[in-house]
Order: sequence, then structure tokens, then C-alpha cells
Amino acid sequence: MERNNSSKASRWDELATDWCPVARALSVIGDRWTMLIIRDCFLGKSRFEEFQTSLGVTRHVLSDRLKRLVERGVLERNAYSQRPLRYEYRLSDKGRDFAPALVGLKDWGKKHMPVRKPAAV
Amino acid sequence: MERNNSSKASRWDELATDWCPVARALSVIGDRWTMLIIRDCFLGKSRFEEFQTSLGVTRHVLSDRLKRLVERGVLERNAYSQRPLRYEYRLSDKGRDFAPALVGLKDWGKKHMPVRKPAAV
DNA sequence: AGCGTAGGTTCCATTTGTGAACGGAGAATT
DNA sequence: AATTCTCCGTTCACAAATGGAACCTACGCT
Repeated sequence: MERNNSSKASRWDELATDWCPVARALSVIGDRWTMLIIRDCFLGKSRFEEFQTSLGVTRHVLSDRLKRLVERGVLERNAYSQRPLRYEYRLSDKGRDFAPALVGLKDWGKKHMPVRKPAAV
Repeated sequence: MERNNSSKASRWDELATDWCPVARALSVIGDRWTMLIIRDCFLGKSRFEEFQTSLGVTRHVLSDRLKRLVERGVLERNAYSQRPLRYEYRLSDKGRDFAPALVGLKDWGKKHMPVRKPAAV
């Protein structure tokens, strides 16, 4: 499905080589769900099932995103169990460097998207 | 196409009311192209054609994004010409508050996505 | 043997994005 | 006055991404 390397490039996936560093950053984390996976990593989550239940994203989109993030060096994939072979995903230094951007988004969300409480009846 | 308000909600468009402020921010700017439109606004661009040629996004996706950003108060739409009635899109205060997040992305892109120059032959 | 769990993959329907053409309204050119 | 140009979109057919559910593998538990 995703990751078919034979297709012609659309403008979106030319962003990785754009002149603008913001565009290049978005080529890595500009897809749906990706930034939220990174947020979950900052919150200490590391396993497939954790991300899946936390985000409600479908499993194969999650699978695709994790694969891309590992390919691009934002996450590292390590076996946390050998006998049932199981992997966890952890932020690399490159991934941890998203902290300032994430904080920027957090501050904006807090200020401009207040949680709507049900009207007290 | 987009903006049909009768459809059932998927997880993605429930983000606007998520407990996490990062998720709420992403519900506004987490779509493809949206953050790049905001970047262009910071760079002084304000008109439909400017965004379109700068980004290479298709016209009706651009049209959709601008509409959403105005609806959500990130951009303001003002007539800049009366006789051919034409509009421009400018950042509101709410939109300008994306500056820190944008800077975070810029710094990450500069550090971790260096521009590949063609090998000097 | 049968069930549960973690981490995926596969299938199909729906939604979103792309690419190109079309439209309208006024401006500028011939 | 007719044609062309510019700006800001809309519409259409097709391709790609996403959603939702089922399935699979390998192991552990009872």
C-alpha cells in the first residue's frame, strides 16, 4: 500500500528536498498521526498496542508511520523481549529534538483551543 | 467534497476536543499543506495565486484549506480590491501565535534535514 | 487442546488529494 | 467591441491515503 517506490512523485513528497527547512521538517512529521505518535513517545509510550489504543488510529496506518519514523531516524526499534520476539519504539536524539516544536503546538492548543466543558445545567 | 458536515466523525476529526492540547492544535494545522500556508503568510504572502504557485498544491485543496483557516480564526479574509472584488488572507493574532511552533520546526529541519547539494563533479 | 496477547498484514469501502479543464468578472490590449 | 489576460475560484475523473474489520504468527497460560 503505502511506500510504493515506483509511483511518480507528487509535490507533497518533494518536500524532503525543499529549500525551506519548515517544509523539510513537515516531510517527516507532516502526515496524519505522525506528530501524535511522537507526542506519545514523549509521554513514555513505546509499544504498538499502546500507540494504537491511545490514538485510535488503524493498525496498518500505525504500522506504516512507525516504519517511516524508524527509516528516517526519528525512532529506534529495539527488541524488548526475545522469546516472544517483541519490539518497542523509542525516540532517538533526532526525535527528541522535536521537543521545542511540540511545546510550541502545546502552548498554542492551550491558549487557542480551550476544552469545551459541557454547559453546567 | 470536503466540508460535508453530515458525515460520521472519524477519530481524526475528533481531535478538536481531545484532552491533549497538542492534538487540539493538530486538529487545526495537522492537515497536509496547512502549516505551509501559514509559513507563506509569515513570509508575507497573502493571495490565492501566491500560495498556489509557491506551494504547487492543487487549487481546490488550497481553496479548502483557506476556508478552514478563516473559519477557525487563524486567517482573516479581507477585500484588497473592490472593483474587481478580490480578497487577501492575513494572519490573525491567533495565527501569529503559531510562530514559536513554526520556529521549532524550522530549527529541526535545519539541523536534521540538511539540503543535499549535487555532488561537486 | 483451546484461549489470550502482542505485533503486525490483508482486504475492501470511503475519503482525500491530484491534475487538468472550465467559469466569471473585471482589466488591458488590438 | 471583441479578444485576451489576470485572479480566484469550482467541477470532474482518476489516483492515493485512510478507516474498519478480519486474519495471521508466535508464544504463554490453563
